[in-house]
Amino acid sequence: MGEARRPYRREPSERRRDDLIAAALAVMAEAGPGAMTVRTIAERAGISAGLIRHHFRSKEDLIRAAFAAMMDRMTETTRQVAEHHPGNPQQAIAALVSSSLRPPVMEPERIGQWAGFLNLVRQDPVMRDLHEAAYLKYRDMLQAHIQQLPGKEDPRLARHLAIACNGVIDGLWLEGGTLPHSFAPGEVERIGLSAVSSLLGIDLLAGFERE
Amino acid sequence: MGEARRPYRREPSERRRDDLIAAALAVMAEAGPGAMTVRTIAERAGISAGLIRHHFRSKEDLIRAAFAAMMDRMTETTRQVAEHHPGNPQQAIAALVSSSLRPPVMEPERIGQWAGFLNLVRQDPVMRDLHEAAYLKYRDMLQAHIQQLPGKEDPRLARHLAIACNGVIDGLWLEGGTLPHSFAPGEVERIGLSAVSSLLGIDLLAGFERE
DNA sequence: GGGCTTGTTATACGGTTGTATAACAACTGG
DNA sequence: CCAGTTGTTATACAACCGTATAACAAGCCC
Repeated sequence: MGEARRPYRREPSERRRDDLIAAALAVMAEAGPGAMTVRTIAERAGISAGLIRHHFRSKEDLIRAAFAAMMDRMTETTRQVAEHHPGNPQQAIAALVSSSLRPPVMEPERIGQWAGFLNLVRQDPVMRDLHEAAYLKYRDMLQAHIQQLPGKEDPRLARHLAIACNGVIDGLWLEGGTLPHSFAPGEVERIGLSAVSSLLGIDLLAGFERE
Repeated sequence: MGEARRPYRREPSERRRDDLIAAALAVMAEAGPGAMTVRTIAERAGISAGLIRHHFRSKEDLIRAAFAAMMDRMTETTRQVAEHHPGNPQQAIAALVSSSLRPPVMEPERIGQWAGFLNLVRQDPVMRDLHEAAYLKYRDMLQAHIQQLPGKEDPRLARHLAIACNGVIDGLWLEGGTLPHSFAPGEVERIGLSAVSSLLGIDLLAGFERE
């Protein structure tokens, strides 16, 4: 009985790295940081466990790359959403709030993924820098849109408002994603639009039903 | 060379349980969920590792008890803060916002502690129920105070406002605690008071400097 | 003060972890 | 079609995990 070795295909390193990053993010989202072992991630990526350390210097290295990819994707998505409304800061902000408080952004798996990395951020300086840079980038985009609103040109005022808006978006995202069945469908999104409207003194709910 | 066994004192079970819960919370806050091993927690509590399973049925049981203790403490603290302003909903809300956005509530260790448990909440139904109950209790307290404000008596309106206020408080707590050096001292607290003022149409910053 | 209860320490055990290494085979270039 | 490179699998290893168990001793009761 010859014990057959598993057949395989050779792939370029970049492809394997991408697959491993995707697998790591999926495992984090579905099963949390406790399941982030090299064997589980490798199985998810469809390769053997030892291969991870052929494409990444260590497990920690893979996790950092996965975290960076997640943060990149989030800010890029946000940028694209707001980009659809050039020269219209009000609609850009409304689109940004709505996309943040709807699936697939506001979902239990996303919260789990984000929370799972948050622990590691606290103890790894590299990840802390990645996290801070992504947060500030997001907030700066928000502030830039707010500054385009009439009467909100003062950067200090716009900064405060951006922090507050970012806070309410994050907080609602967290509540809605953690306790999905405590809210009616679309309720969190409506509350978010209403709250940001109050903060900025505008009306983001005007064309809401039509979207 | 007789290998001396470590001397010890016998303690009532309740005392040992409390010590172990305190040790577990400290380890979670300082080193994250990755450090939550029976050996680390026991060492932190000053006892041998095996003793944990003499006072708790399993490690999971201890973690659940620690989580419940943390949530209880948080809601109890909040309740006491607001209680100092009976019949004055505006000041009660202001005190609640301020205490949430200041040390020792808004601190990196608290965020880490909370985020560490959040992962476990997603996969343990018992912890999920504890979490949901605590969240709703907190939000109901907030809603009760809001409903006492003039013009905010409608429960549906007050509910929406409570969700939004809770969101902005949570979001700012998260931002301020995660990136403490991105904000000036007291800045997050001021922004929080200002934001909740906008949401509720009142002025919580009136007597701020005097406090 | 001498047994007795039981809280406590210490050790053992199977399983899992990240990492290191050796054997193998898929593709490349000629 | 064959040698060489190297991506890949498989296995080994020390450390650590949660749990189980045995030996011990601190404090209580009579």
